[in-house]
Amino acid sequence: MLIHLDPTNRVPVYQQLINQVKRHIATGTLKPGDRLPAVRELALLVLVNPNTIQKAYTDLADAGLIHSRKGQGVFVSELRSTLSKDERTRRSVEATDQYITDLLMLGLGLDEVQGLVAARARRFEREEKR
Amino acid sequence: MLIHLDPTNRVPVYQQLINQVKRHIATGTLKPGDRLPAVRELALLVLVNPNTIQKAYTDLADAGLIHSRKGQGVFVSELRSTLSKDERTRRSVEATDQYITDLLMLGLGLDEVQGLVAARARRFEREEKR
Amino acid sequence: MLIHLDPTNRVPVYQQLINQVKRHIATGTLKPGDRLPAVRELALLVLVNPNTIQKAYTDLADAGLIHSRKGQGVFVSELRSTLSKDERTRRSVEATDQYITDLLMLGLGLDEVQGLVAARARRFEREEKR
Amino acid sequence: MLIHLDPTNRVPVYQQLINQVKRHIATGTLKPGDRLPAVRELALLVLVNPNTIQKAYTDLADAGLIHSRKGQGVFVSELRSTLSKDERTRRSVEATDQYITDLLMLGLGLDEVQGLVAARARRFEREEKR
DNA sequence: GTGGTCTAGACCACG
DNA sequence: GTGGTCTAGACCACA
Repeated sequence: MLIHLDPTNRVPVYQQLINQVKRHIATGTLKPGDRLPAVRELALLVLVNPNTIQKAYTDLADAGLIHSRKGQGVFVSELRSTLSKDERTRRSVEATDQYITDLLMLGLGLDEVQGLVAARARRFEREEKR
Repeated sequence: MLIHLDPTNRVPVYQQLINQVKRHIATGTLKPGDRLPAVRELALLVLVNPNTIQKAYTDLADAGLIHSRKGQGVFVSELRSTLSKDERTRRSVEATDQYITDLLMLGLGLDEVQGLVAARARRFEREEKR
Repeated sequence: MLIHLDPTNRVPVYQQLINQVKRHIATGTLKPGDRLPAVRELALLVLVNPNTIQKAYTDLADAGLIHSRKGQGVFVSELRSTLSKDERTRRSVEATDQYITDLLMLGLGLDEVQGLVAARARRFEREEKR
Repeated sequence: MLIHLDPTNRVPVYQQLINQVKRHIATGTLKPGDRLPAVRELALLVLVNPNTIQKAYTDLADAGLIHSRKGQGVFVSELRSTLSKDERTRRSVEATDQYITDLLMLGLGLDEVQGLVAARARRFEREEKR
């Protein structure tokens, strides 16, 4: 499992870790039941304070994506959406609008945005098949 | 020039202001030489702490998008690209991957994601034409 | 707003705080829009480390019960259930079974449990009316 | 004697075991003088680390509910109330208030809470009669 | 002055 | 050896 953290990045280290774990789960690189690296182990590996890892793991656990067993480690949970249908569409639309806005700000056009999504989606597809 | 700031939103008020000014410049609502509202004036208008407006204006000036002339006000500068092409690409790809991941975690499929982007993009298109 | 924390209690301090804030919201002692004490202020008041308060506030924010605005403070959010109907009933039933089991373990009978719930519910009702 | 341990559950395995032994004693499935399974035997049976079983047995012995005779095994002791009446009441009330708060936060009304308790209590009643 | 992030390091709970 | 809680204290982002 590949994790890369950049402490100079504006986005908080613990958030970077959360994002990457989510992505690994979303693409299937991490499957339910898989064990994640121990807090201290990963802290040494990526050279950040164990508390920072702990924070990310706790947040992921709160989100129901992973669960921890004291003395045993941290594991990927069975994913089960707990959100109502309305809430899911609400969040999807909000995320999409925010995403499009961000890319327009970067100077892309609407066509380019859709092209980019299509291109990256194909890459996700390939990752899933591995 | 329309400015709408939402203090409830998780993105910082000063950042919202920066984004909107950038967007106005990008879409041509604001052209080089145009005068922006004075700090205090805008603060009263949108009911925000003048420090917040000042912060946004300073950042925009640092980015070379606007400049102030003592005693005269704040003006839109001649355009020059603020980010390198590589950097723009890097950020676009990162944002896209994160966006796709988030929607996969919400339970959508890759097809649905692309459909949603297309649908919302059409809505953005209509807004631009107004 | 009354907060009482007991560091000798087995349940973590930050969890005690979460529970009490939840109760205040549930009973209406805290209403949407109300401001909570500042992190440092409350830390001094109840004599715990500010980080402990921060942790509780963060968790409550993640649960959507409160939201924070940097530089302004922490506020009670509009409550909006984000859970699906199925998930809500599932959790209700699970909580109820766990609760009944706990009280049976304490030596109460099923009649006594129902009587106790009725009695405390009446007290909640009175708190709400204030 | 039926023991079911769920390592996934957030409540510690040794605590689950304690709870179930207590419950068996409370409901009369286990009577004073009855012999409990040996540590190693039970560990194999429920697929749990023997240390965990040992920890539960030690705690139960400390609480005066069981005692071990060297070379003979572990036995249920004569019953004596382990908590003072006041302490039991205090804990019952606290658990009840927390329970009600949790269900209010889930969006249920006080009436619904009482109805739910009644419904689940009836189910507990049926289980006891078996 | 407000909340947010991170580090260093201690101690506890659990298996 | 595993994760969980808490403290002390620094520094940053924001209004």
